[in-house]
Amino acid sequence: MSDGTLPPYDPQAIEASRQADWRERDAFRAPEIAVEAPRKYIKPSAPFTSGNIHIGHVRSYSIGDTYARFCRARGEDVLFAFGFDSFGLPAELGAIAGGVSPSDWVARCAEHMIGQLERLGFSFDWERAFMSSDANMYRWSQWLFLTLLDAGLVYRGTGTVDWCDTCQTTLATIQVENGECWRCHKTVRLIQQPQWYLRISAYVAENDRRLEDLAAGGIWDENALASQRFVIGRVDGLELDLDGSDGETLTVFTPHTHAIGLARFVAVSPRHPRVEEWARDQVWATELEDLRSGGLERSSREAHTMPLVQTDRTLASPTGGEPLPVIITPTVDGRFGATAILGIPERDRTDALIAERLFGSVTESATPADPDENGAAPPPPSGARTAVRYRANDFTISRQRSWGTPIPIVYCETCGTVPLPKEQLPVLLPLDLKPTGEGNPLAEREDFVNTTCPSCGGDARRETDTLDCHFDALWLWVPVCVPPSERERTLEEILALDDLRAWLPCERVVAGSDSGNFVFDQRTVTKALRDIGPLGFLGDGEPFAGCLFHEMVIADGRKMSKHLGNVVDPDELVAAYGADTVRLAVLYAAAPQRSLNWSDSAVQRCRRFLRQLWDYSHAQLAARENGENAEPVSEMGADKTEHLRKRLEQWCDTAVEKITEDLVELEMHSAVRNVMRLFDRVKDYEKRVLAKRGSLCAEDREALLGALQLLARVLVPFAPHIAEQLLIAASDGGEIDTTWPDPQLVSR
RNA sequence: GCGGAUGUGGCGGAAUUGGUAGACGCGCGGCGUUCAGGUCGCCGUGUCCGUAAGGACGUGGAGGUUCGAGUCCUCUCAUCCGCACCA
Repeated sequence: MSDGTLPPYDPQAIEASRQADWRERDAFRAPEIAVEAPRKYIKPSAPFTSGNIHIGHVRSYSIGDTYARFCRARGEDVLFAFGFDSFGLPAELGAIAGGVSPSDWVARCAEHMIGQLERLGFSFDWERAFMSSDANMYRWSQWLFLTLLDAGLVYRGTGTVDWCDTCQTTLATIQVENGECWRCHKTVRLIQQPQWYLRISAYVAENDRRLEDLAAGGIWDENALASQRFVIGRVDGLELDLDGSDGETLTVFTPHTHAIGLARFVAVSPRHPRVEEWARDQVWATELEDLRSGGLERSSREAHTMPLVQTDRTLASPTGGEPLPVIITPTVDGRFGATAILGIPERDRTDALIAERLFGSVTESATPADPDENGAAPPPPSGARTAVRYRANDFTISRQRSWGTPIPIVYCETCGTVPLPKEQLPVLLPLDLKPTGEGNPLAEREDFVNTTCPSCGGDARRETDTLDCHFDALWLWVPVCVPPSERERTLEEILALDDLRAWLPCERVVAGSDSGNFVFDQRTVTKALRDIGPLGFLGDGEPFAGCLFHEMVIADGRKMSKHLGNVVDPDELVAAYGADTVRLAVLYAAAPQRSLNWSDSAVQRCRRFLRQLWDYSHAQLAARENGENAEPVSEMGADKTEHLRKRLEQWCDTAVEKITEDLVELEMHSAVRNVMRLFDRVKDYEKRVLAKRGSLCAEDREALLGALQLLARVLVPFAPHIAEQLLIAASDGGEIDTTWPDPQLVSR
């Protein structure tokens, strides 16, 4: 600077130096819980080990990181940790393509992705980082499986899957292309398969009920709440008991409370508990079997092709009309869950289509006139009571794949299905699996499959299905609360640690708006573990006090995809502009709750902003150093610029106030705009002073530098590298102040 | 088919939640500065009519509520995203 030239803005150098400093200071380690302090556990989503961080991740973690840094600056203890959801089909496919084992594949991917995330400067506590495919982690899935099995919340059922006879393997939907196997292109058929299910239905009603409290808490955003409502799928209506032709009664439901007289049939879910006994010794039992094994192919989702079984049963009409025939159809499940409903063709399009198939064209019903026409709704029949149904259904958690958490079950010839005792966990997954796409590599491993029965000690075979990644996600947010040094303990010990009580419930989840199912499942399991005991300290069973669901990054109004050639590569952006610019741009470009339509102009704008701030700040510092306009105002006659300095102060106050508000609400785009606006105001202030007086007096300059310093402080959460570097430049070698300015105190 | 969103200039997007639509920026045009590497400053920029002052029309479309609607209601059109062995 002594030669008169100012340092140019070099993001690559600045960011490398700041990141080295953070590493050295271990700056983002979650603090010990020994000291009583306000605490926040901020949970980012655990990405799949795809091999590359995409721009959507950058958006998600930029929002979370900005919030985490803001909270730390306000003096709160923050737990912001990261891990990979590393089991799953894509890892198997990646391993096949690369000729390596899935464990090598995910390790390679994770290493690269961590490098990308570090380069972006996210303030994760890396010591707490995890991979869900580490035995030390997936033992949680196994423990949870046994715990829920014991509580009756995991059960055995049957499901249908796509099967390729040639490859002797189960196929995922994405592996079926036009009804053909992705690998051998032979026709695929649906088969029935025993499956493990998670009984989420046990907690649907409570999850629904608690939404009110979550909404009242004010830190669940509307998007997240709406997605919970959607997942739960609450339907309000009436239920009533109808007498059957065999003398037994059946409880049926309908949301059309004023049209009960228009019912023409009763539709029952194939999963309804009564269906099993009805089908015994019935001619239509095989039809039902076909319906069940037929599964729900995409082509038969529509009501007019959906499988339908006509039973020999009828139920008395609730209003004394013709008896109602009983049919079994899976169209019930998607609308009302595993229940029985009144079929009312005149109120429901699906029912109308079913009626057409049952009775031919629907003729004018002889039942009373449409109640809406004469205004007076007919009273519901006696015995009818208000009732609720939920669309959320139990879901399968087992997969016929090798790259997943082994299910801790053995099959013994004498004892049958035997859950392993928890002391025998974990059941280790062989790491040298080499999937080919044929068969099931895990089932073919004799060293894995053959075991002894924990009950009788005789020969037994292990379950070779693994758990779906969804199941891992149920608990992934728990062990992160515990420091790595404690992670080796038994789960019972870990669950008893104060760390869990200190960090839970998690203050905020920041995740994509497609995470509704995950969050719902996590809320369900938390309630289960509350009732079972380990999470009993979470009285309301809510794992997350707050939740922000952001929308995705799109381009040209469409989802990014290689196929469309509209993919934005974060690495290229970071190389060209630096991490600060990229982070600022994704925050600035749109409100988190809105989809971000990518355009170059946001990056351009942010780059210019940062560079101008850098140049301007250094020019002002140099001016002070060179003693320009160092005269105090007292020696210059009347103070003609006092009102401008006052106004600058006012602007600073307003800016801090607004930015603080924005950050509390996670309105990052608005916060960035307000930061930028403050810079405009600082420049405007200088311009006005110069217009008034022709030069800055000492007080003017100090006010300006003070404002710039404040600007750098509030910029830290958004663009941490450059902001800290600016503070360092202004500090003259002293400590830098990165605490959050108190909106009340700025001007005093 | 079912479900969820979104429609504002050439473009990205604002609008204190019912009160002057188009903030801020990109792009474009003009002037100046600098002249090589995506410089900086100032001015202009919704559409149409007009030399101008000025006027008319304008938030996908059609109705409605209101003193007043981008915002609330009804219908409609278009686009996007999901639909459970992808995570």
